[in-house]
Amino acid sequence: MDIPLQRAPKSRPSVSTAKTSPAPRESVSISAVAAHAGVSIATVSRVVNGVSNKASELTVARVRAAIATLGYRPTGAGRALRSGQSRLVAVLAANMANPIMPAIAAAAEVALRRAGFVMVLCDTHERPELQDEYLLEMRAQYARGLVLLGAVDSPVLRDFAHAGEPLVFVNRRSPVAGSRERYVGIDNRLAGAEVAYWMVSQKFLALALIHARLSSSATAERVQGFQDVLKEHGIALPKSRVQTLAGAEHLKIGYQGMARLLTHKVRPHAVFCTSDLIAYGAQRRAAESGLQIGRDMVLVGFDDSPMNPWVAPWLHAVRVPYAQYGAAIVQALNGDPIQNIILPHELVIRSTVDTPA
Amino acid sequence: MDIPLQRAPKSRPSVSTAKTSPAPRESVSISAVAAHAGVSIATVSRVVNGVSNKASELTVARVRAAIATLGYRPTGAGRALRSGQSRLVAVLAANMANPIMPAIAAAAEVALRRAGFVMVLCDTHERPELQDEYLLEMRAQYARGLVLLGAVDSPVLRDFAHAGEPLVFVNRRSPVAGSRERYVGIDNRLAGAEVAYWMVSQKFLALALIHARLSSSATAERVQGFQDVLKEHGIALPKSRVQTLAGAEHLKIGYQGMARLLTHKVRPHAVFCTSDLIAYGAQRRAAESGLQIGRDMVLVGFDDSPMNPWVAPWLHAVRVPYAQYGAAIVQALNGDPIQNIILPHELVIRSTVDTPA
DNA sequence: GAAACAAGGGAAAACGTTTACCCAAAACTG
DNA sequence: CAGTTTTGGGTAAACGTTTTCCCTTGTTTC
Repeated sequence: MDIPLQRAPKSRPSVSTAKTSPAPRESVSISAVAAHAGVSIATVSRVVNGVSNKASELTVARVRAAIATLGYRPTGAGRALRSGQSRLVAVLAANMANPIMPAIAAAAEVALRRAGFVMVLCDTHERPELQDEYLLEMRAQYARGLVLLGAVDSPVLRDFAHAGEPLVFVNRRSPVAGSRERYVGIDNRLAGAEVAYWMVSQKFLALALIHARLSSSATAERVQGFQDVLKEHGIALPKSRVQTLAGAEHLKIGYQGMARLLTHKVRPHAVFCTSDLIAYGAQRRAAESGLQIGRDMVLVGFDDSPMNPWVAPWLHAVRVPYAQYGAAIVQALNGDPIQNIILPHELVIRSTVDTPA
Repeated sequence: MDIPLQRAPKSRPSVSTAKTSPAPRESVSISAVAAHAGVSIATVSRVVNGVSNKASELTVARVRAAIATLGYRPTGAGRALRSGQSRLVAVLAANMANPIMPAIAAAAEVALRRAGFVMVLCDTHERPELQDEYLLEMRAQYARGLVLLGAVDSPVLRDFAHAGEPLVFVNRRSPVAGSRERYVGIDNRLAGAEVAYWMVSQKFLALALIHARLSSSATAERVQGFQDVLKEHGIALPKSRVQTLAGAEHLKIGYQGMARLLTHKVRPHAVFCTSDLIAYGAQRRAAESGLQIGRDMVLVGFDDSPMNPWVAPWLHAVRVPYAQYGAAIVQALNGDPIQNIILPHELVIRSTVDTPA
């Protein structure tokens, strides 16, 4: 077989080529390693996978040497096909335009990689059909886990939930009624309540709320907690001081919401925004009316993006520990199928004279 | 073979089980479809892949019906193994903390999906070892393309470049000397020059520059273009007005850079920052000294994040068309191995009456 | 009406793994 | 020392595709 093939089909990593070129390149398979080490492919596989009771020290050493020499790395496809599972973990983000999504994705990526997984990131744009498409595609890729960063209700999601696929819901609970799943997030209700408590304790004259779509459980719970506490304290929150905007992006919700709030006689003195982005938008509109946040009005956001101290030092916010989400997601994936991981949040009140690092 | 296996290995989607359970679930393979349609798996494969000259209308219809009924979708692993190529395209981002990375990633994801690919997102944290690890892993996954969003020099990258792996460099050119590769980006040199031209035309009294690491070709070219034009106009740019900070994140580079600029007698009136983040940091420091951007000083950033009008309306910036990057990346992947795609940028000057908060 | 050809479709190999099963030799047991 | 267990490791099947041959049936051509 020393006759050169007239047209090598794809790559010929056969051992015979090893002596011709010093750096073989051209993906090297397990059989090449086996030949190089003088053992069977089964042995190589066992060494690679650390099956300890089936190989002598010497053999292991020889195989390892061969692996290092040839630069072997097991092919994902072969493994996946055989074992019905890959190292891929799909992360389906609802909306990458919101900076918290990449923040969570980045944290997840690090943690997943540390746990030996590879993250696949998809953007569902909050659209059920796209979410379904991705769910199916990822199962076809033998994904080891499906992480939903803000799930929307969809047919395939229901199927998967009932079929016991390895779903992890992050930030937003499963929209599928009745099915309790893995969940990673904070106690949104409590956080909303804490914002209300703080506002009450500060004795602001008029309170207001600008929130995103209530179909997201996270938003709904924040709003609920906030309103419950106000009711509890006998503080009225009239409809005119609760603003939202269906189907818009958060920045616009905030901008429009503040615009409407400012049309009324009594200007609110403290506004709870259910996301930082909403707060940014609200601030913009307030500034356009000559109002200064921190002096004329207080804004409380949600998420507390790491960039807040730099671009929005005037913004108080509930800090969500997104950096910890990564580890939690891995834990949820590996752990019990029904498992809630509730991480601690923190209400960050910035002194208005406060300056960043 | 009607005897039930004592322990079904993983899943038995054999046709015989179809009559027992109405909804088979348990991933359905090509052979199930073939059985259901009464054809061979070869025919199913041909229908799925649109090999038109090998199937009659009738057969195609029957197969399609079977596919729809069973909810079949070809498994990635099988395909990859057989064809040596997967639908995966890896995107290796240097640093997800910079919001432009997720912005590009999001655009890439949409375009890749439209082209039939699946994006895998990795974060190299600007570390060569991590980049190498990902490169190797992704090749082991038969990735169809490797998109480097800010590459760093590394041994495996050199290997891949010389071996002709399908690399696409985005924003930052290949750090491997001598090897011309696929590149997607803007004309950074020209953009830097345009900033200089504008500043000259505005007759600002003193100019300054705060830049990131010059090891990034993007930054180096921006700086080069800027300085060349100033030199051309006989305008001095002393060392004290060129600031940087090795190994720091952009926000801090900006903050520190501005701090140093303000220690000198002559306060600069226009500062070019090679990224928006740097500008944010610079603004922060300026604000701490009571300076107001737009009134006391002009800042020009780079990237022009979509959030700028909301959180940094005081910032002029070179707008990079990140939304167009997705399509360009796909084009680069499918196109010629040596191909530069230079997209148009735009210097966005915001009217200064748009006062900041 | 035979020969050539086109169209439709099946059988089987191959891709790179993992693992159940088998087997030889060496190490223990009584 | 015969029998049993342990140790080390090889053989081959299976995973789900795609694709190369091959074969069967019409259909055309002289």
